[in-house]
Amino acid sequence: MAYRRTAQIQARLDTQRAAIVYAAIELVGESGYGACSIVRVAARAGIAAGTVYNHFGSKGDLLAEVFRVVVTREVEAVRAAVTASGRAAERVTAVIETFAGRAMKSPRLAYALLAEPVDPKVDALRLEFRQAFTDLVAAAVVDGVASGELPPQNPVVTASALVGAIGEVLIDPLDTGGSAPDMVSTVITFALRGIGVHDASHA
Amino acid sequence: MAYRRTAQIQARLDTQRAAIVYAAIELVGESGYGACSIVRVAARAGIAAGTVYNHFGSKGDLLAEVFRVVVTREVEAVRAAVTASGRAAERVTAVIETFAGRAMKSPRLAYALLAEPVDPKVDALRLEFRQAFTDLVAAAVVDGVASGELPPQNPVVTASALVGAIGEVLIDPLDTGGSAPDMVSTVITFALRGIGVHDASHA
DNA sequence: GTCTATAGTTCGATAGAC
DNA sequence: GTCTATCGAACTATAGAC
Repeated sequence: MAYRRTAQIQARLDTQRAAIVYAAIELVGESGYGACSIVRVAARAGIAAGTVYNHFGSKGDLLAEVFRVVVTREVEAVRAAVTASGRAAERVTAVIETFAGRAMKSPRLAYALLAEPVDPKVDALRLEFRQAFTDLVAAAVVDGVASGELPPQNPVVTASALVGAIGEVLIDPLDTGGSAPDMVSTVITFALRGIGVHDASHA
Repeated sequence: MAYRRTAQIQARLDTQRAAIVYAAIELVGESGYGACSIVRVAARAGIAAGTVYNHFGSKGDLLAEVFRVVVTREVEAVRAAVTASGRAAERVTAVIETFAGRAMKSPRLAYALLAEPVDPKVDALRLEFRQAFTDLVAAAVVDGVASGELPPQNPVVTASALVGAIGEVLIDPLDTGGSAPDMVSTVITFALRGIGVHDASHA
């Protein structure tokens, strides 16, 4: 009878796979995608380099998995922020504070996920996940327009604009490590004015 | 006497290089970066595949040159639009109309340049050229703040937000080929409100 | 899991420039 | 006669089909 993978073996493989992804996330967080070589990932996970290919077809697949795991967390954090009931202004402010605040706590990681030139497979995921963020923001804008808090507008276009604005603003500070102290408040003011909140102060 | 490259030969090589880049731009414009294989580029330029490598070290280098050539034109078009004197509101409106209008005229090409997953070398140029656009917009915002037309704000942050917003909004329409009729006007309204223009109507 | 198709890159041979 | 640009087939890797 041929070799059959027992539940015990499968569990060990799952653990090993998780260790690989975790090691890769650490490396990306410390030094970006560029530092995330297969050899270094394997060394940190305590396995041989070739073993990585038992779990991932290519380096690009591993990097894509890193992106998926981390950014899924970020989408959920933003979802929690935007789902909270309240006025559209508060919800959009919460999105920006949540997204930017979490990014600035892990600038190297956030820069890698947001902008670092890397495998096209990661590029494709960037598009996919930006859409997820846009959907969340669009829901808040739809509600705001429906309640009359916001003037009539195309919520999808507005939400795309907000997502693009927030992402672009963060790139340079995340890359250089230094942000203007008024960065987040400037973006919030810009965003609230943009969607038509009458009093865009948010002190 | 050893062979030396004469001016005549050099001119022919320069022409050949330009033909390669032009053929590649045509292909990207018709079907995106994905359709831009070395063999197809060479065939369209009327040369053998191997000859491409006399001019470019790799496919990525060729794609990067395509990006550089086309987007340099776009930066200059936006520069012309924003340099025109006038109020900040008019200048920002002109930037959006120019950028979006030109993109929508060549949607396949614009999508490829703006967002299509492709070689990291192109990603790196995207960052570089977004900075060029941001610098142009920031200058307009600085002037608007200085003249009192716009409220005090961090012009670099605002300009980044504008550039990110415009780019993000265009991605989906360029990809699917269909845009909401109010897309551009929605972005303009969003942008003018965002920077604090009091009356953001622009009919 | 193997096989096939496709695409990037390399390289030896040829033809042409000096 | 020597050197170079070009060609195009071969090599290598990857993706998809059966």
